[in-house]
Amino acid sequence: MGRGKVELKLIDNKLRRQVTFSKRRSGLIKKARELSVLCGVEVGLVIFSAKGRLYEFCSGESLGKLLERYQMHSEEEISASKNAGGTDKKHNAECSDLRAGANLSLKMSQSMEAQDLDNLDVPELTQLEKELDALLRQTRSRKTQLMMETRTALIETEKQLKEEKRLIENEIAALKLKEQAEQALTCRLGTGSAEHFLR
Amino acid sequence: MGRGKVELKLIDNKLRRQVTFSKRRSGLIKKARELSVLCGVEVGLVIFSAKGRLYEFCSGESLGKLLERYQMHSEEEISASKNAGGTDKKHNAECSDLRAGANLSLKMSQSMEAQDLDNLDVPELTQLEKELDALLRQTRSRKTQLMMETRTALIETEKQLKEEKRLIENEIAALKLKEQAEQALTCRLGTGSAEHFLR
DNA sequence: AACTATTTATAAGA
DNA sequence: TTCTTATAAATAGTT
Repeated sequence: MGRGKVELKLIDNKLRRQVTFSKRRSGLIKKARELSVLCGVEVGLVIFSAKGRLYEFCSGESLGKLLERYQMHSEEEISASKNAGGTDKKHNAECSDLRAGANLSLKMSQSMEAQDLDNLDVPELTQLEKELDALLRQTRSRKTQLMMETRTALIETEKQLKEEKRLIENEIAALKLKEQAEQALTCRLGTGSAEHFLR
Repeated sequence: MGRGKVELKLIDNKLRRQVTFSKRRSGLIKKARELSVLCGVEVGLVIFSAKGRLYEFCSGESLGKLLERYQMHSEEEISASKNAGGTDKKHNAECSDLRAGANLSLKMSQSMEAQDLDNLDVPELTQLEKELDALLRQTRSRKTQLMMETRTALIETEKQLKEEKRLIENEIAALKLKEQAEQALTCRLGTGSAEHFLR
């Protein structure tokens, strides 16, 4: 892309190389950002110039985190190079059902994505960051609360179930005892009048 | 580059997003390779697809090595970071036009507060938590980028101001010299004409 | 997976 | 460096 076609080899002229580096570096970072935004994927990019200067891009909050993820992924690959791809259909189905109901509130956050961010300046971004952080905390707090409530309810349910189970077990035990008693009776009767029954 | 211009936001249509991901991913990797070859620099690139699949490129022998180098570099950076905080009038002026649109998104986050959370269940809260987290990361990333850009602009402004200051100082120095010369002249003329008067 | 109409990136020049 | 411009390259929408 330019006045002439370029060969894929090291640019000899030092000045030209420096200029090309500067241009293509920013182009590459731009495209990395575009890919991450357009496709909602995580992208990490590091570039070391000839003089050792570092240039980086990261779609998430830090390259460090991304690199940790990379490490983990690499380690998994080693062991999982013998796996049949079994997707959890059941779980996916469950999730998509729930998503429909959640859409109302989720749309709010979704419709607020990246393109809007480009129109904000630093103070506004700082403000938004603060609000999102607060909202995130609230969300987590609410989630915890709900889970606690659910937990309490579950514990109660569990207690009741255990009680029911105990009762049922008692009944079963009683039935078994009764059965044994009957069998014993039948046996004894049998010695005398089994022939009577089989007739 | 294509039949239509593309907005910098998550592509809604899942299929289109997948296709775009595939095309741009290979494009990005190609450009990363070109940059490393043409300019003789080290480039590392990692991409995690939405489904967690990893795509990578590395100019050297392994990303691992590059990442080690990155870690080292990061540690150095920590000591060498201190920022001047100034407001960029020009940039703010440019942005204020866009702010109308920005308010929309700020209001969205504000209007989405606590009471809505009470209507969500745990899976929904978990999903919302994830999205808010992602949006918060994006916000922070964008903020960092903007601050970097602003910093560049500030350095330029600072340079210009220093140049102006230098010119003004020169002028002042010139004026002072001129004044001194005039005073000296007045003095000498004075001694001459005083004698004339006293005669 | 191919095909273009367009947009985007950028090499060279100023 | 920065801007401009001609041209190469990438790619969005289409088939």
